[in-house]
Parts: sequence; structure tokens; C-alpha cells
Amino acid sequence: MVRQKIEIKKIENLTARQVTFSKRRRGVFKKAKELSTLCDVDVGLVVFSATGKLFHYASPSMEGVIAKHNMYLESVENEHQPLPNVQRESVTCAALTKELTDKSRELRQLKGEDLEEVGMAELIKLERLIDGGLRRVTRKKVEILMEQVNLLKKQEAKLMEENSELKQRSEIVHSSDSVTSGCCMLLDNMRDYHKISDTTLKLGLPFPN
Amino acid sequence: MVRQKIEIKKIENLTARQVTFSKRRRGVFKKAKELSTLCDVDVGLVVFSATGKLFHYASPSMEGVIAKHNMYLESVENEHQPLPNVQRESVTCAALTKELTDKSRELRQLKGEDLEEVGMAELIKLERLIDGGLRRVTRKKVEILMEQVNLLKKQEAKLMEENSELKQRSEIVHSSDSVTSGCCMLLDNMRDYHKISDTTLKLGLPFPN
DNA sequence: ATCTATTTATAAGT
DNA sequence: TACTTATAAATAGAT
Repeated sequence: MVRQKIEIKKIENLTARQVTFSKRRRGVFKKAKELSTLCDVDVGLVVFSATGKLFHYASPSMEGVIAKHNMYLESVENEHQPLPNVQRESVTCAALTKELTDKSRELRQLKGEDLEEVGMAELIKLERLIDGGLRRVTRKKVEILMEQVNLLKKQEAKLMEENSELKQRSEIVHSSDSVTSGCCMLLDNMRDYHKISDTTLKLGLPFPN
Repeated sequence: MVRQKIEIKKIENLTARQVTFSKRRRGVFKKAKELSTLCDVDVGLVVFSATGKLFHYASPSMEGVIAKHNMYLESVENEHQPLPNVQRESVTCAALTKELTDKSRELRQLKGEDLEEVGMAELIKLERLIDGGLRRVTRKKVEILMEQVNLLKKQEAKLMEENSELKQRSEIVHSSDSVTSGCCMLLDNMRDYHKISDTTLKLGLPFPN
């Protein structure tokens, strides 16, 4: 595909084949990881070299990917044959896989995805559920910010007191310079919070649970 | 990686994520097949879409690849303990359980529970995520209702036309009774929707995604 | 392993 | 979803 385009068929020269294997193997694994990361999907990739060496990648786990794959095969491929119990999943694993599928769907629907199949009554339930979640999260955020504000106020009062005391003392001792240091550390710690919250702070009325 | 280079991290926009998934999925499978063909090696690739749909490729067979993978794990990971076949299943269960635990926690947090451990930055992310979900669900609800309203309007127009035609005809034939039947069935079907949506209908401005 | 000319893959836009 | 296009990434062949 480069200096010269190649045909996609087995490379006959052993050395060339090994070199290409090394290069392309890296490429495929990179692509698989990127797909998993970018699109937030589960991926399992297994490659055996000609010498039998194993290379693999899975997200989030090879076991999970294989279990889900088997689950899928069971449900689709075997509606006729009672499943010859080769080495399929046990009942426990099947149950876990099903739970995982259900939870995943619930999660997506809470995020407002996968709504095509959902009827009006369910949509309304969903809306209420999400709205409750949003309120609780916002309330928690405000709680934390209020705490910080109160802390800051106390600190401020304390520092002002200290400040005026120091002023008085320095007036007595010699010159009348004002003192303004000592509160920087706390303010530095607060900076992160202020930076990120300015644009999204929502203050709602408190509500029961 | 093109018109503009992208960072390899989860694509937040749902539509863009789905589009990228379609494109890159093809790419990865193509690369995997090419690797298998060019280098004459065994490859197994499994991908689950966000909605749980399975995509897979294996050469020469998924069963073979998985079996070899298991054999390899047995022989390498446990040279001391040959790992009884029964235990392999417990490994799978453990992996599935972990996935389930992670999903469950995410679900609870979307519902506004389990927020004690969550920091401000995460709370803000969470709030945005939930807010997006709420908007999409509400929009979907409104979409459905609008459809129903449009359907009803058409039906109404049709019935009014029919009605006036019948009136005219009945005036010509004999008396001048008005005709009002014929639209009850459709209205009955609509009743459920109206009953449950009156209290919760939220009309927001349309928004992207 | 490194280089680089070229082919491929693909992000955005339509 | 499919097509287009500009550009980034992958990689064949050489060293």
C-alpha cells in the first residue's frame, strides 16, 4: 500500500511476512484501542503469530467480551438446537451477562440515548427519574460551594482581625505599613473550584430528597 | 486524524460518536482481515456497539481462537497451578461482576445517589451529562406528542370536510339533522397520552443533539 | 530500527 | 447513510 501497492494475499517470502506482521500487528491493536476509547465500546482482539505467540487486547476485559459473545451466539444461533454444551457459559455467567445488558441499557436511556423503543409512559417516568438525579447532583454541588464560602468568610474575618491587630502593633512599634499577606494559601486552594463553577453553577431552591 | 487531528478520548457528542464508530469499525475489521490474510495468522476480533450489537470476525474460527486463548492463559499465567477448568468460569464471573459493579455505580450517580465521594469537578461533569439526558428525553416526548397532534389535526380536517358534505347531502335528501359520529375511536386512543402528560409536559426550545 | 514516498484511513462537511 | 475532500496516519520497500 505504499512504495508500491500490494495485493492482499499471503506474503510468500517468510522474512517479508514476519516484518509485515510486526508492523501491521501494531497498527491493528492501535486502531482497536482507539475505537474502544473514542466510541466507548467493548472490544476484544486476539492474534496468534505463526509461531503460536499470543497477542491480545480487551476492553474492559477479555473474559467479559467472550462471555457476552457466547451469550449472543446462544440467543441468536441456537434457537433450533438445544445447545450441545460445548463449553458455553454456565447459568451464573449467563445471568450476570443479562444483568449487565439490562444495566447498560438503563444507563443509556438515562443519558437520553436509545429512546426509539420507549413509549410515552416510560418516557415520562424516565424524565422524572433524571430530573430527580439532576436536582440531587446540583444540590450536592451547591452544598459544597456553600461550605467553601462559609469557610472563606470565617477565614476572612479571622484574617481581618489579625490584620488590624498587626496594624495597631506596627503603628506602635515603628512605621504604618499595611499588612496583606497570609490569606494566599487558602485562596489558591479555592481557585480550582471557582474556575470551573462560574459557568455552570445552578442555584435551585432546596427540595425534599 | 484528518481535517483536524483529534485527541484519542471518548467523543462526547452522541451523533459524532456513532458516526465515528461506524467508520472506524469498518477500518479495524479491514485491518484485522488484511493482517490475517497477508501474514497467514489466526485473528479474532469482537466489538460490541453501545447498544449491545455484536460485530465479529475470526480466522479461521472464533471457537478456535477462544480455545487457543484459553489454553495459552492456562499454560502461561498458571505454570504453577494448572488451573482446574472449573476455576476458569469463576474468572469470567469475577470479570463480569466487576463490570456490573462499575455500571451500577455509574447508574446510581446519574440518579443522584452515592455522591459523598464525588469531587466538584466530577459533580459538574455529572450535572452536564444528566442535563443532556433530560433534554433528550424531554425532546423525544415532545416529538411524539407533536406527531400525535398533527395526526389529530389532519383527522379533524378530514372529518369536518366529511361532516359538511354529509350535512349538505342530508339537507338535499330530507331533514337537516347534523352528523357528529365517526371520530370517537381515534380520540379514545389518544386519551391515555393526554391523561398522563398534562402534568409533566415540558416544552423546551429545540437543541442540537 | 529508521526513512520516506505513497497509499489508506478518516474528520468534517454536505 | 453515503459521498466528498483535505489532511493525518499507516506502511512497503529500501537501507
